[in-house]
This record gives sequence, C-alpha cells and structure tokens, in this order.
Amino acid sequence: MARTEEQNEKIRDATRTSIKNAALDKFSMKGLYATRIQDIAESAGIAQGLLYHYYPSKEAIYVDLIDDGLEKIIEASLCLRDMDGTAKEKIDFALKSILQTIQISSNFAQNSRFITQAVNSTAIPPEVQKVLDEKRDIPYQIIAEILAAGQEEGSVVDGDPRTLSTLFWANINGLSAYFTTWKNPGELPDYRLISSMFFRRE
Amino acid sequence: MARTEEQNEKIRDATRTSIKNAALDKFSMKGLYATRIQDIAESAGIAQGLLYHYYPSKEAIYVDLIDDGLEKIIEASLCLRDMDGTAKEKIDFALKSILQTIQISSNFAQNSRFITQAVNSTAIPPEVQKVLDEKRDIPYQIIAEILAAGQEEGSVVDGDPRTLSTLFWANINGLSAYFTTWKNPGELPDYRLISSMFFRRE
DNA sequence: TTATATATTGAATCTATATTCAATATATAA
DNA sequence: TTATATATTGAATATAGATTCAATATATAA
Repeated sequence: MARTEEQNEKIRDATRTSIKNAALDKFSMKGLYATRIQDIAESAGIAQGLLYHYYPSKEAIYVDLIDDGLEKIIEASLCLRDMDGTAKEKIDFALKSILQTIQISSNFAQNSRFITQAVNSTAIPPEVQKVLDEKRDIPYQIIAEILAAGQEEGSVVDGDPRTLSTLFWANINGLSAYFTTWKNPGELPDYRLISSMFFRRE
Repeated sequence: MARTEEQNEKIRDATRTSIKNAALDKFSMKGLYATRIQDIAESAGIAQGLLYHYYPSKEAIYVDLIDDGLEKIIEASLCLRDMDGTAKEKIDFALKSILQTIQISSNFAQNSRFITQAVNSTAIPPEVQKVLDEKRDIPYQIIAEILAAGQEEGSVVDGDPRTLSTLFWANINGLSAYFTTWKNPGELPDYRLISSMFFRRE
C-alpha cells in the first residue's frame, strides 16, 4: 500500500499553508488582479498546476484569505469585549497593542492592507463581497458596544456609539495604511492622543 | 480647407475630458488592473480605438489622473496654509469642509479612494510610483507646518508636528474610506472630536 | 523490494483583452 | 458645393496568463 491518509493529510496541510502564506503576501501587495497565479506558485515553491489541486481558481484563494482576515479581527475584538476592565482600559489596551503590532510585526498591517484593498474595489468576486457584507461590520459593532458601556460608566463622551466606533477604526485603518505604504514612515502617534477623543477629561 | 486648429482643439479637449472622467470613475471603483479599456471607452461614449489617439496606453491615463488627484490635494493644502487665521481656525476649517464634502459630493471621496488604491499596490507602473514619491508627501508637510505654527502660538499639543500631521491625514483618509466603501455609512463624527486631539484644552 | 495511491510537475490549451490599423464620418474653409 | 484634414470607428491581431491534463515522482504498507 501507499502512504496512510494521515500522512497525506499532513503533506496537504503543509502545501495548503504555504499556498495561503504566499497568496496573502502577493495579494496584500498587488491586489487580486495584478497577482499572477505564477507569482503565488513560485513564492510557495510549487508548480502552477498543483495550485489547482488545492483551489479551483485564484478567486477561491482570495475568498478563503478574506474570510481568515476578517475572522482574525473579529476574534480579537471579541476577546477585547470579554476581557475584564473599564471601557477606558479596553480601548487604551486595544490602541496600545495595535499601534505596537503595526510597528513590530507585519501581521496586522498586512491583513489590514489586504482587507482595505478588497473593500476599495467593486471588482472583487461576488463571493468575496458576500463575506465582507456578513463580517466586516462586526468589529465596528463590538467597539460600539464597548463605547456604549463606557457612556454608562460616564467615562466616554456623548454621541452615537456607532459613530464613535467608526472614528476608532478610521484611526486604526488610516494609521495602518500610512505605515505600510510608506518607505520610512517615521513614528506613530502616542495612543493617548487617539484615546483622548473618546473620553471625558478628569 | 477643413476645420481650423482651434476647432479641432475644442473637440479634442471635450473628448479628452470625457475620457478622463470615465477613467476616474472606473479606476476609483475597480482599480487599474480590473478596469477594462472597453469599460472606459464605453463609459466615455467613444470607440476603443479612439482612446489610443489620446493616450498611448491604459497606464498613461492612470498616471495622468494620479497626478491630477495629488495636485488637487496639494492645491487645497497650500490654500489652507496661506489663508489668514490661527492654526486652530485652519485645522477646524479643513476638517469641517472635508467632512462636509465627503458627505455632499463624491469628488473628494472618489479622489481619495483612487489614491488609496494606488498607494496600496506595489503593482502600479513605475511612472505612477514616481509621481507618488514626488508628491504624496507634500500635503503631510503642509499640515505639519500649520501644526508647528500652532505650537508656537501655544494652541497645539506637544509632539513632533509631522507625527501629528500623520494622525490628521489618517483620520481624513480613514473616514473617507469608510464613507465610500459602505452601503449606508451612517453619520460622520463631529469635526470637533477630531480637532480636540490636536489642541490644548482652554 | 515492490505495488500502489496520491502528490506533483510543466507543457499545451484556451480565453480575455490590450493594442493596431485600414476604412469611414464629419465639419468647415474655400 | 467640394476638397481636405483630422476625428472617429470597430474588426483584426497579438499576447499574457488562467486553467487543464497527461505524465512523473514519492513514500510507505505489504
């Protein structure tokens, strides 16, 4: 007999992972339509043909990655919501960690860049649009919840919590975009500056 | 004899303008590589072939439009810098007018979306990259100047003016992106919330 | 060792679309 | 009217690159 199913699965998992990593690298830098299937295959260290044993098309890889990307942000948001502490502690923690992550690792910024590109194009495949429609709003809702709780506590400024949440994410996305798309981006602002928008003065 | 040179020029100007308008519409929504030359021609109401009497390639239209787009922002920034008033008045005026424009007309947001896409892709033609390298930084410098003057006046908070300027544009870009890429985006935040980041409390 | 299942290869095909070009339409100066 | 310059058309061409597929490599159970 040949390899066991378990062994084949391990091989396929490894190959699938390198395809996904390679594809995220390329898509996040060049977008769906400027990325060549050959780019991805080469970067993953496999032949073009093999890619089609894992995904039926270039678009299918994209859909998969968009879903992953949104899930990551949702997961992090939920984790923030469910942690102990006041609204101020949560927002400050979020800002501090995100700004730090942007500078230290490329993960957050890469993911953010990838999603930004998808969101900015109406040419994305309908399946991608569907995932975006279902999931993109969730992190906005979660931050709005946290801010609403802060208004109850009396710490957060007045105003529609959802609008404040929009402002929160606009800052994150704006800074992240700035940071990834610039040669030498300089420093990021202190998190307290951003935080000060959302909270009353003592 | 046939038409005068002046008359031909008028015809060509009109055609060129509709090509540029159509191309900006398409590029800003779908990006360079997902936009088909046929899309642009159709939307401009001309035949594909004619496009090549005005531009040597799809990329050339793109370069032209990127330059226009950056020039518009630079022009507005310079105008702000040179107006009378304190730093606070200028920044407040800028925030107020931009937020209003985002909601009222599509011009600013369309331009912003277009530039965001270009900036987020390393697949853009080298000529576009060149224009971006030359011009993208200027609005950041101008806002930094204004904020530095505000620090002299004592109204603007401490910190590297260029970093504050980054934060200013991150807010503008983040909100603009939010607003154009959402079906029913809801309200934009009050400009004073953003402004409060940059100025000391009375 | 060997048989076998499946992971992998890369050249061949097929298609979409950017670009070219020969022919046509148009408008006005004479 | 007519001659003419040039704006315009759209079908033909060329090509890049997505997808397919027949052949090969690999690894292990027997």
